[in-house]
Amino acid sequence: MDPTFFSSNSKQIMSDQEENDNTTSSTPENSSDSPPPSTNFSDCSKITTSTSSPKKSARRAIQKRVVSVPIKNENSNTPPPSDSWAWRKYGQKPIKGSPYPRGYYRCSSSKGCPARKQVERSRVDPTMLVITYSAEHNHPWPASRNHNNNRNISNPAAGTKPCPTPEAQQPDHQDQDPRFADLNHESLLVNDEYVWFADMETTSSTVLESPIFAESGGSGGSDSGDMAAMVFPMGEEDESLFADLGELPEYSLVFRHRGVGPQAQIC
DNA sequence: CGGATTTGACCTGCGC
DNA sequence: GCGCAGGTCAAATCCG
Repeated sequence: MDPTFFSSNSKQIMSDQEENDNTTSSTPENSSDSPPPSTNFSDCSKITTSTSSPKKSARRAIQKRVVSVPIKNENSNTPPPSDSWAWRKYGQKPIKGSPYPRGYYRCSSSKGCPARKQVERSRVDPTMLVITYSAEHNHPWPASRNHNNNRNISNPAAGTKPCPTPEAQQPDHQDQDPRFADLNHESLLVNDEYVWFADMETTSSTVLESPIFAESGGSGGSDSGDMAAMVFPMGEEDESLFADLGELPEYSLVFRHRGVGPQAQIC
């Protein structure tokens, strides 16, 4: 992957706890020699960087992205919504304070793929599934996927796919409120880089939630409004856009450039 | 039979 | 230093 892909700004957050505390400045060893991951995830995506499993000695910076998707089936045993990558479950743990366990998934789309995701039900809204994607942001990702082809993604089950990475392009907006660092609408442009979230599951109705926006209360400009749960109904136009996405899983996310159309949000 | 899932054990970080 | 909680490992099991 383009090594510069990680070079734009992104938050360095060392732990889940710190995700909610930007004042904490625990920086991984690579903060200086390794550029922070970038993103072109949509506005409300929560990006964090934390160290990965402490299990194996060296602390590695991990970029995280949290997404909320509605659960179609209330059945607690319903597997997480599929996306364009293959994931293999490697663990499940009950989480304190949450009645729902958290599932741990590892990318199995390609050999050596380091991407991981955690899936758990939202404690606040049990109808929502909170998916946390993570990957080492200094991982030498395979060649980028051409996003233009993302609309014609091959079946994840058919052949090897590049690893999903939570990073994506993101213009430098380092002066903005860290909370809104990801709220750059330009970042909605999906380029030819790794934009795995562009293929990540959203909802069949293209409804996404934005906790960050709920916080920021419309700091994003045109998307202002009271959004305790930011929801973007999809228009027919957009629905038709997906008409040819037969190969895509039931969930598809579309990044739209500001002004081009309603913006899908991932959180 | 190979790959995926389940599940208990283990390891590490963090707070007290 | 200790205990807790989260994250991962790996053997057992399941499934196609």
